[in-house]
Amino acid sequence: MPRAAKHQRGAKLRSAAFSRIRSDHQSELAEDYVELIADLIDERGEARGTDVAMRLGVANATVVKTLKRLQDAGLVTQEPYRAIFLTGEGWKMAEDGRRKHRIVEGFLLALGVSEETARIDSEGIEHHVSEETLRAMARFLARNGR
Amino acid sequence: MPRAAKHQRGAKLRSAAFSRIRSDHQSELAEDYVELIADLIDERGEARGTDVAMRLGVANATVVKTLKRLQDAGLVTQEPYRAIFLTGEGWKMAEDGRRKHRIVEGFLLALGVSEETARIDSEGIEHHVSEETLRAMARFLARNGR
DNA sequence: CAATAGATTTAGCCAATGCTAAACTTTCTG
DNA sequence: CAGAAAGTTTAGCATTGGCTAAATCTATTG
Repeated sequence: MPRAAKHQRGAKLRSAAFSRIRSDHQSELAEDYVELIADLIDERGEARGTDVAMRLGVANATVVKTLKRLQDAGLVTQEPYRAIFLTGEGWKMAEDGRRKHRIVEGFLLALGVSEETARIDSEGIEHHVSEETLRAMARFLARNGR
Repeated sequence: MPRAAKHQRGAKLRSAAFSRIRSDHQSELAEDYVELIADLIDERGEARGTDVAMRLGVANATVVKTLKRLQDAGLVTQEPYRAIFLTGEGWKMAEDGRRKHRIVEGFLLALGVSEETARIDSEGIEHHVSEETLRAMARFLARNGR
């Protein structure tokens, strides 16, 4: 038996937490898209592919391809050459993302970081906070927040 | 001109923050790998591919392929069929990740979340906190921490 | 109402990250 | 020390998410 087998104790216990990080990348992207689409609809009445591409900083063709997947996933609907709409499920996901975003951003501000940093960091963090942590942040916000 | 062109104001201002999220995925993976390898070396004297695969919850072949990229990036060294080592740069990245990890995990605990949640959430959050937010967390920890 | 500009889609490419199955090394053990 | 078990690598495939260039559609406007 090879050498590594002599220390095999308790290794798979931690794999759950790690693999979560990895496979969640796809749903993060989906959340970013639907959140942005929801914002665009609210801000300007409709979401166009070009606007999504510009705000995400990717090429138009990339948006088209990703929207096709989101459509298959039942999050958005779109007719060729027309604006993008969210399904019920899409709106739910967008609202959930916005809620997390609001809590995390407000929390960071209450912690004392700059607005710029709060905005940027909350974009990254929002996809990785559990409900328990969100509750803790909301609690903190209720006491120290503004 | 198509209809969408009538509201083009100020769209690209926000793209920087968004694109950061997207392209950072690769370095996140690299950080996870080197951090885990550092932990394995410290815990058991050496890091073997199988251990990395198990803890990350991926197949052996995936680890081999990723390690090849990390080797090209100058973060690890490895002879075929032998254990994995970190380069100086690899150690630096690992140490930096561990430092962030410690701060974030300790901070979450001080915020009042469970150990389990603090462990899991900090894995996800550590890649998305700026130095400014880390300082704010450390400050909080110094006052309320344990 | 035809031309054109801008938006959108298609086609085809690439790299990263995952997998399984098969081949090959290393190490332990009888 | 030969065989078997475990670890490691190779080969080949799929998906995701990115790009550019070319083709196509829509809508404005002269």
